Amino acid sequence: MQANRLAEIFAPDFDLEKTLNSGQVFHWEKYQAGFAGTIASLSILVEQSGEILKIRCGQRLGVAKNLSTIVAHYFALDHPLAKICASFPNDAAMDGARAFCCGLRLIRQPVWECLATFICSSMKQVAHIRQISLNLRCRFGRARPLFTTHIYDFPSARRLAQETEVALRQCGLGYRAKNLLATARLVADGDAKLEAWRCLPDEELRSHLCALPGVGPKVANCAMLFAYERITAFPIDVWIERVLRQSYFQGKKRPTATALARFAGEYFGPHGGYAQQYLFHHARSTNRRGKKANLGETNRRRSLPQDDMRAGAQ
DNA sequence: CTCCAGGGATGAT
DNA sequence: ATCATCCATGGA
Repeated sequence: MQANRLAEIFAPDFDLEKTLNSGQVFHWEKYQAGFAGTIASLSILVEQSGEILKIRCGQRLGVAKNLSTIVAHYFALDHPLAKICASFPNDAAMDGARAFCCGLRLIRQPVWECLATFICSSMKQVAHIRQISLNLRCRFGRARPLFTTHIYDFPSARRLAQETEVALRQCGLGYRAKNLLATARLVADGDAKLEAWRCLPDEELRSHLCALPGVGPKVANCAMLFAYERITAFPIDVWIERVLRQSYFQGKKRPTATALARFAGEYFGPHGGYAQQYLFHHARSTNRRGKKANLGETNRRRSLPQDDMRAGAQ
């Protein structure tokens, strides 16, 4: 059945490259004219030409599943982007970010995959988060066929829970390995019911997330924004903190973390998380040292590797 | 080489 | 409640 392995989706007001390279998701890689990655455990090739997304899936889908529906949901093509952008405040920083990030959407990521990746993100550059994600997938994920090659899905909590801290450290996790393993075991044992938490109100969800090892306010907000569809969640990392201080606290003495969080929650409106992502991507793309605002993450990998993992001792 | 990265946990004020 | 320090690792 080739029929449900191919799809073309009408996707106006959408920029695939900006969406995938804005630091909300870390595993999509440039491949031919598009990007290769997984949606949950489905291997996907997606290419944008104008307002059309061309989708190829490397696997057979169950009869009940529809490729177009899955992809459209993942990329949040139903979000009313024009209204969302219009709801942002009008100021110099926001206007610049809004103009720069046209078509950038906040996608709907699988909860565990998103949470686990952001546990690995603390004090790491985006390029290295990508590498950690790739290492975890190649070592512990399941291989998914994709034409002449294959890619790996993100390992389940149960799968990671049976590993050792040393094994996780070999993926480049450093001190984060202990936290990832501990949280994986809580999820695998049913002590942290990530899916059941979907129905909780924001504050309750946040406090449950923050109780997990390696999860603080920032990582919790990322999971809420990128996986739980809590569009007001406003992660504050070093980049966003700089933007807030320079653009909204000029001349004042250094605002505390709680002052920044309170301001962000009040000022940016009902889609504050979107505003945050636009500010983040704009700042990171224009402010990066070395190259000028070039093509985001330039993938210098030419194939989809699975064997750049040396099994070095300790 | 140095500096810094989508922070969190812990212990001292 | 706020602040200081430590935590591994690798890109730039």
